[in-house]
Amino acid sequence: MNLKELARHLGLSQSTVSRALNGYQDVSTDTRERVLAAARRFDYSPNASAHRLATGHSGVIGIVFPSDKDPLLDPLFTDFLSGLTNSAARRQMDILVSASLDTSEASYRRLAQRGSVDAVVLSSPLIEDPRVPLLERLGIPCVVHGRTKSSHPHAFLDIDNEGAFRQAAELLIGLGHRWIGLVNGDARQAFAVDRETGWRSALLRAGLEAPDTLSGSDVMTDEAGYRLTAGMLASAAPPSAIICSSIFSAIGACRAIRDNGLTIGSDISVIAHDDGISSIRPEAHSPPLTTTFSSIHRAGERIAEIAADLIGGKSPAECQEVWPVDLIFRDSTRPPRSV
Amino acid sequence: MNLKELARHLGLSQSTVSRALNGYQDVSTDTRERVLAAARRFDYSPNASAHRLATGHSGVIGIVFPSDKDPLLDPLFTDFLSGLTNSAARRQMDILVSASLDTSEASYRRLAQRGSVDAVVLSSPLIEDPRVPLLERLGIPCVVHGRTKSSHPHAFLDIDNEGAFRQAAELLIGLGHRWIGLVNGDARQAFAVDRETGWRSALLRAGLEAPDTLSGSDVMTDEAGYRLTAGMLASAAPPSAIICSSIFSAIGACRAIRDNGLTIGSDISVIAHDDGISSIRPEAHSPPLTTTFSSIHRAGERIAEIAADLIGGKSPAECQEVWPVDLIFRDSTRPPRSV
DNA sequence: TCCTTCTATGAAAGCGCTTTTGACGCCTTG
DNA sequence: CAAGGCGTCAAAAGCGCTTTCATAGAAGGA
Repeated sequence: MNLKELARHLGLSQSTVSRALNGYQDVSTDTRERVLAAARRFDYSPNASAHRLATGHSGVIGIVFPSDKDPLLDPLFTDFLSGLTNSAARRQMDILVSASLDTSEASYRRLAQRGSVDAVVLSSPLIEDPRVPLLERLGIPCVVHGRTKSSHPHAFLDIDNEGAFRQAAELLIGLGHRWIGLVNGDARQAFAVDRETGWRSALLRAGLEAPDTLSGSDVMTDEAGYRLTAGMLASAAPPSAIICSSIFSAIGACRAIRDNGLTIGSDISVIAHDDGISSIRPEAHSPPLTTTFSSIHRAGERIAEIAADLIGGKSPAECQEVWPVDLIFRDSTRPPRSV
Repeated sequence: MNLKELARHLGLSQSTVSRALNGYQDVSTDTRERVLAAARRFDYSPNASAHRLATGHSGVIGIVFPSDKDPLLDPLFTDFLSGLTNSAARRQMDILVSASLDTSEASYRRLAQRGSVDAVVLSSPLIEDPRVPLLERLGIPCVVHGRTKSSHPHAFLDIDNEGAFRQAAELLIGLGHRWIGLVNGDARQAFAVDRETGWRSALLRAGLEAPDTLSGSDVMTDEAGYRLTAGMLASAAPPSAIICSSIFSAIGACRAIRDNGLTIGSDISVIAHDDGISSIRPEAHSPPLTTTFSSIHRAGERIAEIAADLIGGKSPAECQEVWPVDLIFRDSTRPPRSV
């Protein structure tokens, strides 16, 4: 059953049926209802390919990643993706998850040329990310999860990383901590810079030192968290508190702390950033972890909306959001032993 | 840059250019090379929508799931999906992950009507799954991950669940166990039936009893694994060994065992089915778990290939595979205490 | 030399939809 | 009563590709 047949059945022209289905005004209420009833009866919905070709819109939001690291294996990413797809589905849009077999530039070029996506979302932006200007040249709207440090305006949804980590550090300082470590994510990524800035500014503002030995950067995995924390604990002046950039690093950090014969909370305080992924809950940890919290799932949902706005013609400069982050106090933060 | 412009640039007709690009034989080697060179130079690739409309193929494999449970949050599913997308990408196909907002029947109807997918993969099949005949009526090729018990032939890739669980039980029997519990998945699912059959047949063949009290079914989560195991341990005749249908149930089962003051291996043997997901490794467990192993990631990869075969016209009856399952002996299985 | 058979190419007809354009009847208005 | 406006629909021109069919010229056989 296609439009032509449906029109013939109704004794109407294709154009009238099409406009009736698409909610145009210049069709009488009477015929509109007849059309809608027939469409329902015959279980008609328009052919996706034809619709796309005619409108020039693919109805697809793309997300590209290097093929060497599959993000579907990363719970953070899948939680984000889950929000993205659900929200996109509500707007009749699909998500195209594409592994770039060659360079990511070539992948974007191909997507653009083929017209397979209306917009793309860009994850894990670098400080200066070449993908943003590339996509602009290619004419594909793009929304960044996070944000670059570039002056070039682009659509983004970011959380207040700097504020969150400043608050976390301030909480620890308020409890009496003077020597606070940071187990951060990959230093090339924009968010990691912001978090370090927040941490450092709280310490300096309180007249404390923020030496590089107290700040480590690496991927946000259990192993890296363990390694960085173990390194700090083994140093001449181990920290009395540690702030971790992810729940995974925090798990590693906690392991390192325990392996050093120390107790989390009473010996060493721990704060972790929690993206709210469903598989790991910081309140179920023992002891329950104090966290800076922002749901990455909800970010995914919102980013699909922003992408839709962008496709609808909204300018990137109007599509910039920074979400506040909650600081949730639990049992892993206490005053330092010495106080 | 589209086909028309490219053809104009070359002083050729669209049809010739199209045929050159698509590798038809009736175009001279000379022009073919000119065309390919120009396409490369102008970074041309055909518009996806137009191509789809013209060929009638969408180049998309669909996978539908109920919107109430988001499978993207399930590591088993994402690992499968990861294999599926990678393998599909190699064949220039995309995966459409679609949440069915209403009934799954309506979703499939819509996909069919819109022509948005060339084939679908069907996960978690029930014993008699209505989706299989539905898709057949709709004319959408479909490949099942697992298989139904229906006599109706359909394309599938399954693992030898029955054999795997029989072997697992036989291993335990060989070690001297006489009272072996089964912590199974949802009893409505086809694979759970096969696993129970395997477990039961090994016991009966060895002249042992296989009462219902030793076999529990539920979702394959940590919590359910804990509950079922705790129930068995609290019974008048607790098992000396337990076989779990997933690594998640096994984690719960181990917790229950420890909470009962028992030691895994020496007090109670444990075997788990391991789908090889990247986030949880049974060999890193303490003690390392004996497993029946089959990579769900590789199943995903293979299923994309089968879907491609189906689209290419292969008959469903020719597309049926049952993979053997490895039994990997580790430290969680030992002879029972009493022996 | 003429007729047939290939070979390489072009013209054109779709694929199923959207959207522009224009026609027709009816109602208003001066 | 003629001119214009409005509401309702049909016709037709794309969107960018594939594919069938036709055609020109080259090659081959008699």
